[in-house]
Amino acid sequence: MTERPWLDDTERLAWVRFAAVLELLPRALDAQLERDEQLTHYDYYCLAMLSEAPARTLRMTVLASMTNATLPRLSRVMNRLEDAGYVRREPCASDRRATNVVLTETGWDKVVRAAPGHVRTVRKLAIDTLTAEQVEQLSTISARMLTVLDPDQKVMASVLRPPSGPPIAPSTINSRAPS
Amino acid sequence: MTERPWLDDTERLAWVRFAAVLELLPRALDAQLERDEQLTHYDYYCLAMLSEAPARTLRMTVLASMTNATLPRLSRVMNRLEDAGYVRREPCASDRRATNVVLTETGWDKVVRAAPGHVRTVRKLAIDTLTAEQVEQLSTISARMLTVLDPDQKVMASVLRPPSGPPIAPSTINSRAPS
DNA sequence: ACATGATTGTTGTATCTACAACTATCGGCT
DNA sequence: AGCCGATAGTTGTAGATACAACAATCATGT
Repeated sequence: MTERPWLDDTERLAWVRFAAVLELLPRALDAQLERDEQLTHYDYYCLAMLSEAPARTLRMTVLASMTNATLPRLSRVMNRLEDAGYVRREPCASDRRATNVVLTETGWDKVVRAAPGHVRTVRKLAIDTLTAEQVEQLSTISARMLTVLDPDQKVMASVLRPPSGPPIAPSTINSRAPS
Repeated sequence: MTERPWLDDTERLAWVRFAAVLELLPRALDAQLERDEQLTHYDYYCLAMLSEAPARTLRMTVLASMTNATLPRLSRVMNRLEDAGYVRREPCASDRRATNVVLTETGWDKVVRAAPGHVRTVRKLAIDTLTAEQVEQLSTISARMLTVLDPDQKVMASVLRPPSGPPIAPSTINSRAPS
């Protein structure tokens, strides 16, 4: 197995640019949400996932998978969001080890209010800088990387959800406007 | 100005995938470097930049720009790297406000030792999951996003450096193997 | 020369995350 | 029934980053 050790000029340029995006984009997303809504991007993402889930409820483990985070991290984030009144923990009847997290009405309102500004930011910093063709390319490229980063395809579970009925959430990752 | 508020299905899918990469890839890069070399990815990136700089020396402000970080962050990182013996701070003669950071011999050796494993990881998680064409696309897409994320194009300064002579560094972002 | 605003870098403080250790529950097996 | 490895979630502890406040120096204009 001959393995190319270094990056050629093309690869090097691509990586330097991409590494810069990796550094700057998450910070920019956090900055907007913390400034305007006192939420981290991760907080928002959790609330958005809950807002789209059946009964606005998800198990801790499932939510952790969907958001690509560890359980300890999610646990502390939920502590904060629970203190803020955005979510509520409920013991799971069928499995007493498990905990269900439910989005409260206050939490729903929060997501509804935060979504437009966040989507504007996502558009400004990412989507709208690209042509339609480049958006497709980014989608494909990300999917390729996820085959290694996320071998179990846990992320896709949240996308390939059956097109179930309401509630339709006004999250970033929802394509349909709340009417 | 009519502004599209939400993301359509294509955009939504692209964003969910890309957001997952944004979450997972930096963590994976950190994990490898911390496990094998007791360095964060940001530590490594700083050392790599220094290893390629003339006289292996850079001013704090310049290094902060090149690494897309704030000065406070860089300051603390340099404290750590200085304690570890990888860099040395020197007052700048021409501007007494400024501080030059110099890569020590120990630091150089560290980068040389860490580079192969890191490059392997970058290849495994990113570059080698893509076709040559997709690498080009990622490069272009990242450049587009950087027009907004980094309007002053500070990052490019580190790439468009004149093809000066040695020292050639074994950093991730260098295409030529150290011979 | 001097005053003033800008630039360079460090540090106090609060927050967030990771890793590991721990508790509680589940599920299969004998 | 009882044991035991695996799973769900929380928390102790340490480390890293952001923001703001600060000290020191520069550079410009009068």
